[in-house]
Amino acid sequence: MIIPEFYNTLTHHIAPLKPSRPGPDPQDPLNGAEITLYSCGPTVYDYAHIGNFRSFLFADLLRRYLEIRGAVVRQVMNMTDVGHMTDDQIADGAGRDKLELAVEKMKENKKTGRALVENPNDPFQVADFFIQAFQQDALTLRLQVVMDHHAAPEAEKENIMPRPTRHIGEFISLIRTLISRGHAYVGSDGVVYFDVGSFPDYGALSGNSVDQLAHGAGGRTNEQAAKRHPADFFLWKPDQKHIMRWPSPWGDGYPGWHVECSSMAMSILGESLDIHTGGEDNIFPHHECEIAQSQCATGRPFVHLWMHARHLMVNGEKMSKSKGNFFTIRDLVEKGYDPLVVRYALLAARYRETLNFTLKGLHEAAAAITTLRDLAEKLLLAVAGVDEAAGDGLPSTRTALSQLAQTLDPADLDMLTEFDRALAEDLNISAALAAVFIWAPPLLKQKTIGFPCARSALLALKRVDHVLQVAFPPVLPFDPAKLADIESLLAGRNAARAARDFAQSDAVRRQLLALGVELKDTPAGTTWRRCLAPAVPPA
RNA sequence: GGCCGGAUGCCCGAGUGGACUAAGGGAGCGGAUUGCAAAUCCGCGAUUCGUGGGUUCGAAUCCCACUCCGGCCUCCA
Repeated sequence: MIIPEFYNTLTHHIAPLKPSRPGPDPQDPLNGAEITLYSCGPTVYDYAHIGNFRSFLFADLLRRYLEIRGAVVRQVMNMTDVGHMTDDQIADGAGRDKLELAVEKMKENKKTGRALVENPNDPFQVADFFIQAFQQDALTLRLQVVMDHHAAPEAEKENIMPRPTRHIGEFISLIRTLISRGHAYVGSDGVVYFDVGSFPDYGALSGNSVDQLAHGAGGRTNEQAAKRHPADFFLWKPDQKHIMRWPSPWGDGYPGWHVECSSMAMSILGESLDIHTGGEDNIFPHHECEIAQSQCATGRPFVHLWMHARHLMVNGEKMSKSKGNFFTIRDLVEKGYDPLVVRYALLAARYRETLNFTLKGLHEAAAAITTLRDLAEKLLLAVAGVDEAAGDGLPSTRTALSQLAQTLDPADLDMLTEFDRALAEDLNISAALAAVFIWAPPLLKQKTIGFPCARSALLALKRVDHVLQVAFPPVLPFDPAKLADIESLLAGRNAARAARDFAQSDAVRRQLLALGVELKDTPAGTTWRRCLAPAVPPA
């Protein structure tokens, strides 16, 4: 078996993944391994945008790939409900809090009659609102960790998607430990700072050195009397007036924004994690500081493999609200794109390349997904004709490929082998998809497909789709409210066709297309299905 | 200023020394089929990989220089 290799931001090298709890087979340690994975999640003072979701989907791709290789992945994704500073010119947490700004916005909304929460003065309600919105979006994109959280019993939820505001006590004890071990101190301003000088490896992840950080031309550190070193960052800031504050040995205040991930990751997953993911902007300072805090507190390596997704651009430019190229998932759904089209578009480019997101790209994604859905539909039909239970009786999609070799037709096994191999090369999704799109057309072209073949191909496609999550179910549900309109338009079109009034027939087709319905005329009659993308492609 | 990535056909995007006559997707074009339709099927498309040098029997792939683009350097996925 090929052992997957991934690029480690910390070492700057691609290296084989070595699970800390491998499976029983030394040749295939991933099969049966337990892997701990911590993914930096969203801050919840606004709707998450497609850039956020690219990074979360990259983690989802990684996780789902490890799963089809037979690993059990324990993934945690935090929901940052403590605000962070917006004007953080210096590393001490000055400036206005993002949640505070969100609260302001909510109040504005209330004035204009668009109240989103009951009490817009309550930062907890505001955070709750955006957490709900994030989870709704994430579920439509089929992020496994959020699906797990959704399905989990109440007592387990906090171990899947923890919220910092519910772990303040743990943060305080972590900070205490750091102070007692000489890695943190209370400055003359009463703020608790981490002492970067006490951790020689500070800067290893980002390629900085403590010295450079102090003198970097673009660096935003500056000398402050209260701190020992300009790069020292705060762990606890006492602030009697802050919008969110908790009691602590250093006075009422709030925790530093790096503490939450260190603390929650270690308390839920253990002191040493297999993998930690995030967006590239997290490398410095966030993950650098996490390493410092965690390793100074435990004396053990914090994370074996650091993986970071590159940012995405929109229409060749950095995404920003002022440029009007800022998209949320709900924006795109509003335009008529299926969320799974968005999933595919954000997933289909390699995570270490900058992705240029365009609406044209969404249409390309829709076309690609349609091929897979057509195949899924055909295979399910072929199997259902022989044995109703066959679709459910397949081996799990999480079965290592070596255990499926006997079950599969050679062409299907070849495709899956190539799919696995490509993803094993630092998640080369493009090459993996190429294998799928070489494999699928011959199956689609076969006029009929026998049961054993269909069953094997179905198993193969389901395994691929365990990772991709775009092909099943092949027919998407449709807004029932529109159903009557569609039926009557369809009847009218059939009448026009019977009368050979093709101009009228085509006019109705265009009407249906505008409603998000595409038609297929077959000898057996006309069938229709929901479109995955709006009818008119962008210019 | 420091550090890090990138430039492949009309677009997106694999390929990191010989099986590259450069994967795959999208758009386009020609044909079959059809209702001079949609869907589907068949076929076509980079003598070339940002520019200029070099190494090599051999370079998209290695080295040097240059041009351009992007990211980070304490808000950020």
